[in-house]
Amino acid sequence: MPRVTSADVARASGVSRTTVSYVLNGLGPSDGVSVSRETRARVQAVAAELGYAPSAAARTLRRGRSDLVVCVLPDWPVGPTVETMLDHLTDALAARGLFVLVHHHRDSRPLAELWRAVTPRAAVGLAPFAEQDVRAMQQAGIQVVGAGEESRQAFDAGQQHLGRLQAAHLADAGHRRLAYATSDDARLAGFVAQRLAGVRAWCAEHGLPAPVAGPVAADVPAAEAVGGWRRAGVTGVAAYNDDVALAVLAGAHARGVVVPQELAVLGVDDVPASRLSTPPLTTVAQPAAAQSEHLARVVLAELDGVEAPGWPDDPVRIVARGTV
Amino acid sequence: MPRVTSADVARASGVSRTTVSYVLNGLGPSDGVSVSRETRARVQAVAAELGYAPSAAARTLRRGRSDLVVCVLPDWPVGPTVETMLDHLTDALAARGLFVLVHHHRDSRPLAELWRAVTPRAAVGLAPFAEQDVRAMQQAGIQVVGAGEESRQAFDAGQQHLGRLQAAHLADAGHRRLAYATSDDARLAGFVAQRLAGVRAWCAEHGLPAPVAGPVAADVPAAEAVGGWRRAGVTGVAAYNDDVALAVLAGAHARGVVVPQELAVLGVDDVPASRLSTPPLTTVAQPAAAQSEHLARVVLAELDGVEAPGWPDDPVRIVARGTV
DNA sequence: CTGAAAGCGCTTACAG
DNA sequence: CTGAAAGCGCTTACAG
Repeated sequence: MPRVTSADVARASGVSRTTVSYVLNGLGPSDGVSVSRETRARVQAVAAELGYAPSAAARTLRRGRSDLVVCVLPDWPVGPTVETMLDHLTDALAARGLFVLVHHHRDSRPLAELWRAVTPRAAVGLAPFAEQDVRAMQQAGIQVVGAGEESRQAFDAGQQHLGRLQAAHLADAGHRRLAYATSDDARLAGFVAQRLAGVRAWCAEHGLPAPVAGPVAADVPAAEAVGGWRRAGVTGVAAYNDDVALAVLAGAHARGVVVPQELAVLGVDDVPASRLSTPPLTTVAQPAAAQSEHLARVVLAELDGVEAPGWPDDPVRIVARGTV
Repeated sequence: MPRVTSADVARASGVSRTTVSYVLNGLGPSDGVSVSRETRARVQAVAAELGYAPSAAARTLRRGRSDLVVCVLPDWPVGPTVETMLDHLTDALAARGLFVLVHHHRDSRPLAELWRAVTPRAAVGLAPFAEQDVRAMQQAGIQVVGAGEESRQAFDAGQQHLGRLQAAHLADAGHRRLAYATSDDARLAGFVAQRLAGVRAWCAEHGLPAPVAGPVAADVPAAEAVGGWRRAGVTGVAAYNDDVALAVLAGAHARGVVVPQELAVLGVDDVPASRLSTPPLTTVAQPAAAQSEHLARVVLAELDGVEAPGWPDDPVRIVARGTV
């Protein structure tokens, strides 16, 4: 079954390929094009009947640019916040005629080969790209979003802010000796480092002793870690995320440590399960809607060659429940 | 900055575009092509120096097919199992020179427009495609995977099997009056219906009374639902997934109902948090590795026009912990 | 061992 | 209002 082309549609409807192109792309008088109502209708009917689908490759080649935006995800467990951001970005860019496609990048294959298979208008990196990849993409005429030193710094600052907020909230509740419960997933190391740096910085700036940091597995009650912290005089634990916080909570229960009287615990993410624990988990909510709108604005601004908007003030907030 | 083309590389290295193409695509004697070692090296060096990136659009247009596989996800919360499957699929197809790109489909935009932006070799649907979309894709020469009545049935059977397994395990533990706790997320309705049908079928076939079904929110202890079930004489609850099961567990705690003596609870997924509850949650593990390998085999078989392998026997299993 | 040329399917100035 | 033609950048028979 040979492919149906615009020439087939032209032939079957008795017009030129020019006219077919005009009609199917909806060009009208405002574009200096006028095609009669009947012709328009006939071409559309014939195209539908033949099941004509234009060749994306030919259109892209001719236009010199595609309507694709590739979003490159790093090899870490993305979680619900990022999924929401992607959904939102998909909608926001669809309004501009752009399609979002997500690539789950695996180190098994160099990113460079992606451009051999697809010519996107832009590439959005949810984690920073390697410098040489950025150069290669730009060489290929691909707009790279989220790669500059500036984006990097904004990203790091956002992560650190999370840590600062946690430290401040624990200190407000009277805790001076803090622990930071990190994830034991190596792929998250970059995030962990920034958030922990935020906790450290806040403690240093406000005269608290440096926090004790240690990894906690999300699928085992963290009884050992809790024991260690208690012996070190820790009374408040900031966890990398809610999953880790819930493991700390389970560890405290296992040891008979009373939360929050003997140990305060603070998560990040506000996952559904954070409301189910006893006591329910106090956590930091990342407002996915606000963040994804911002991401969409940044991407559109870069595509338009306009200066990107600054990060909105203080988009995260504490959800106080029972553990701090 | 104009785009660097293969003609530029040819000129700068003193050969024809033919040779550039041969070298850059790694054609050798086995393809009836022989280019001297030096020429090869020179072309490669020049290409690298100029930052040459071939045009995916031109290559696709010329070849008549691309190296892209688009994976269309429905608009539901995919969860960790699907993410693992995608990662695995990405690796498996990469070994064949294929790139996997994921599209988070939103109803805001017809799927048909996707083919205007990208020409994939194949489209893989994680949820069934609409019939007209399937026809349109096939018209456009796109191989559609996971759309046939056969795939559909295999998919449904897999979901029903989950429900049957849950019912059988609860019955083995002596429970006769069962409840099914569904998710309150409307987007999951299709899955819920199949799994519940599995529970119902098993009960009917084994002489148990029909299960009581009701929605449970994942972010609130399901105290109400637990109360209702107790009054109805229910002693065993099969939950749609672990998130729902944990909400049921929290509801039981809130009411002072002892698990598993007074109420047994059984989840699906084996998420990390399922080991943290008291008692730890008994659940059904979906071996993501096995399932994703199977998905990859199905996709490759369809691309090769070979008959797809059958679903492996019984890939799911009960992880017995403390709640049944 | 290498090169000139055709052609993939589209869009879009340009000429009628 | 409509059509003939050029050209996007590649790959690949084909001729030397």
